[in-house]
Amino acid sequence: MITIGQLARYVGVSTKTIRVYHDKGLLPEPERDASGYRRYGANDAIELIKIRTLAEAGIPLARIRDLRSATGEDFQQALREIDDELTARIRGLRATQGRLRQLAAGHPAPLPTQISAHLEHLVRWGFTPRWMDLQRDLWILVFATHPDQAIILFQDQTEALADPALRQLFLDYDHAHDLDANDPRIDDLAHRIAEATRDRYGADELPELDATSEIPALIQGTVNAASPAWQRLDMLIRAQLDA
Amino acid sequence: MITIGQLARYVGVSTKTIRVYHDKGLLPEPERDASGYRRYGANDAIELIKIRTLAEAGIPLARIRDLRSATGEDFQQALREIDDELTARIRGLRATQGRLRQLAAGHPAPLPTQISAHLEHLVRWGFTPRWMDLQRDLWILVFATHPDQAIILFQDQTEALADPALRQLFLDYDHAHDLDANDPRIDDLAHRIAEATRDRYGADELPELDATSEIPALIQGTVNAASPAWQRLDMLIRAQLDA
DNA sequence: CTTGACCTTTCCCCAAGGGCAGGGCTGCAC
DNA sequence: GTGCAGCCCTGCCCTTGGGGAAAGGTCAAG
Repeated sequence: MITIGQLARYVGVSTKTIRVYHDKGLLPEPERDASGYRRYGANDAIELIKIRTLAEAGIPLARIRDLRSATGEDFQQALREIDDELTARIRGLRATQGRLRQLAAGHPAPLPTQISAHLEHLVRWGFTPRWMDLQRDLWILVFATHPDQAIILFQDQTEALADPALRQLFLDYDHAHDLDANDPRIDDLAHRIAEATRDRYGADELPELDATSEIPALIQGTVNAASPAWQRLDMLIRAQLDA
Repeated sequence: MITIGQLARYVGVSTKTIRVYHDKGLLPEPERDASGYRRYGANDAIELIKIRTLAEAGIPLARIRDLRSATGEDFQQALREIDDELTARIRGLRATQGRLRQLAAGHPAPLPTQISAHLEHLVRWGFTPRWMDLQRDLWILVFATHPDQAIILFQDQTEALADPALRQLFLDYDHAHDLDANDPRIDDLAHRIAEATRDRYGADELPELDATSEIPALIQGTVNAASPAWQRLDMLIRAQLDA
């Protein structure tokens, strides 16, 4: 009969692991020899290998203990569940691996797919990186604070950008950043934006400002702080819409 | 700015997880508002998503912390290592899944491949299940106690079984189990076995009994206990070899 | 003004072992 | 027969990545 160390080497685990399995009732304690050493037979090796097979599948030891006293039918059923779960875990790991490679490729973070797709559209339409960052932050915060309404707002925004005329207004807003605050083109742009807004939403319901309350205001504040031209533009638009 | 709960829901983790990341220095503590609540911005969300991507790949949090202060080159290198490790883990899980299915299919335990292949050969050659169990236990114990010599002995045994004449002797040994202890065929078999042994190993070096000392003796004891015929057979063989 | 849903900190708990201390056994070499 | 290395024994604390509860402060809505 073999000692705990020999059994451990044969199966490829540590002696501590075997003792833990005894403590938790997974593997019965074997007989002791005259000096109190545990002595194992071939059967114990077989049982231990079975236990390791289950443990390596990630099954909690407590569940393995219960499984060992289950009937054949329950046991088969449990194995099927474990098999499915393993398949899912493998799929999950592959997905993680994909995200990791995106991260390595320089994509800064795997945002929710809707947002990152939106940002890629902006790139193609010629918006500046500055605008993209703003949009990214805005949508992250809106989705975080108002998950339900965010989807509606987001779809509305997507629609608006699909219209070339409206898209041009957004592009103009983006590029107005670098104008002098008193440039007359700003007054003109404010006028056109206010008009388009009224056309699209009617006179008095502006969904963005309504629904998410303080968040766009906060973003707008940051936005304005970045450029006197944007600040004046925002002021003019509000004045025209309130009138 | 959003609260810890909103950030947690957005990224899909618990608030506790975020606090743990603060404690461990993974994610910097954000500013607090007037009532002491943590307030997060869009940047924190992005950082947290990055951290989760790494954490879901199974990277220890301490390593993630270090990675965040690593240079681009080191970071890329680390990501490559992690990618390889993930690939290895996926392969490992698939292997585990295979072993699990073997277990479900009724194969009692995935023994080391050499042993299970040996046992399958025995089935094909017509040995009894009783003999197979004996062989299985014997080889498990020998491989556990004397891993180095076990391989040599095992190859020797494989060779012997490849010889039809020798194989027939083993088969006869197997079937002698059910004979009467005084059956004259036992004397005849003992004679033939002793002769074959001398032919194969020369007069005085019997590798099995030499090298692994007490183990085969122990097995032989169990074996003999199972059948008076085997007991007498063993006695006769020893007598002839010692002579 | 209360209620429920948040937030704060601190503390203990879990799995699955790893590692150490402090002691006993055994086998081999000298 | 003595020393020493390498096993074995038990008992205890340590780790990772959080979970959960306690005890209290805050906020928004009815």
